[in-house]
Amino acid sequence: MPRSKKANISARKQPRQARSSQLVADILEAAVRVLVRNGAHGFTTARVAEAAGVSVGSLYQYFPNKEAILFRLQANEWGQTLGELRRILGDPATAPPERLRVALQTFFRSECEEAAFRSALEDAAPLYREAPESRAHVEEGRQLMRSFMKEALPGASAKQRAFAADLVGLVMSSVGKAVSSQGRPGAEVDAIAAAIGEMLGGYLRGLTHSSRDRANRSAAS
Amino acid sequence: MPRSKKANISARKQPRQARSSQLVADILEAAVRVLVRNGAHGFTTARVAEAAGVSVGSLYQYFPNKEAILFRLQANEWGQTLGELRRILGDPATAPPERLRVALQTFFRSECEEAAFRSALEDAAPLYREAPESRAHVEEGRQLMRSFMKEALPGASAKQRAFAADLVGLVMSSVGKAVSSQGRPGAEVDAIAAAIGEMLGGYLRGLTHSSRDRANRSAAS
DNA sequence: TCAGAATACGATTAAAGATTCGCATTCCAC
DNA sequence: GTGGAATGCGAATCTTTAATCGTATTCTGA
Repeated sequence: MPRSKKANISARKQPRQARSSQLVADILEAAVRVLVRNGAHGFTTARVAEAAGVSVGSLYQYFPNKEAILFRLQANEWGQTLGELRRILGDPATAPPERLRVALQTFFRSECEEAAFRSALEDAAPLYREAPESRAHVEEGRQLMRSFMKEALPGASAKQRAFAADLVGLVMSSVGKAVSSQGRPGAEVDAIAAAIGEMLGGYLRGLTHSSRDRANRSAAS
Repeated sequence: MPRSKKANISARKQPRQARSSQLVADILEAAVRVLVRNGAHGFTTARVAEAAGVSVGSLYQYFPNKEAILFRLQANEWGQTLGELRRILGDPATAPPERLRVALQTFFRSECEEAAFRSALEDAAPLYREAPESRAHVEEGRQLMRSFMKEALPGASAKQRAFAADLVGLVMSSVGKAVSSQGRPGAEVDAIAAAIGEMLGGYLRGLTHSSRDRANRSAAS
């Protein structure tokens, strides 16, 4: 790493002409292939450029550094996932426990389908994880889960809801990562998702009951 | 990496004299410090040697390559953890659900206490994870959990037990990693461990009941 | 005390890889 | 068409780092 001064992960010129937008798209596609084939360790700018049929110089026109490419891949992935989860968890036509079940199944399936890519991206996480933009993604997910809890645990205190949201988020994401890193076959992943769903559902049900009991007790006294 | 031919991760000369054993010990201690201070990325043989007050050449007398040092750290850590878990999960004087609860609390606490070290070691995992010796550790843990399930789910089929064991192991290890990577404070970790314990306990209880029901039903017919 | 084994050293080698920079080419607004 | 902007190029630069090897030092058993 010569002459490096910690350039911002996202700042650099935007493509204006059609050919350059295409070039950026080519780079991102190639980056996925390189990551899958060569792993996080073998992910080099030279290889990405070559796989994209582009020169390194061109690559650096639109990405300030290697991390920026990885961050971009991760951001795209996360945007997609977050969108799906938002749709599922926010659907008022479905009962909250069912929403959670569907969200888990969808999430685990998508983690598993692109297992090689996801787990390589995860291996590379130390390179982009510290960027504030990346931390913001975590916060987005947390907010989503917290607002879901308002519907799933209407009787609970804000503190309880926050803890439950963090806990469910923690379990989802960490088990999801583990699933992708093991690249398990489809049927088993559904079984895992179902079991985790049962666990989380049971846990939330327990919270609902205990807060209802507490409410009843205080109403009676 | 010049002239490298994928040397075995553990093979190299053993220390015979006192000074060389001390040297190896110094290197391992220093390696922990370097890993914590500089992270997986800044973990270089030169830095480790310097922190240990030793020359690189000496380091390479006892470790075939950088990975071997990391593997050794991970192996030591895992040996310790596995020992504790074996003791807790195998204690016949305690009811299985209680054993699981204690195991979780102990495991999560230890993950959290050395959070910086554990999570840096985890970041470096891509470097040593592929070694067969490392894969063997996973298998050890799996075996432990399976034999625990013989006591926790006596009525269940072997297949059910195997799935339950893998699932519980998956949740424990993945959530454990997440906990260490977030470096949460003590009290919250206990709350998380308790909640996960509740979930897993509830899940296992569900399995017990359904297999008991099934046994009852088939006895009645 | 002495020979040979073990240990320690660290400058040196060999690469690999990130990023730059000057120049060539293409595009677009006028 | 033309001038400047945008784009594209890739050899060259500059670091970092893993790993070695010839030499110096220390130990140990006889």
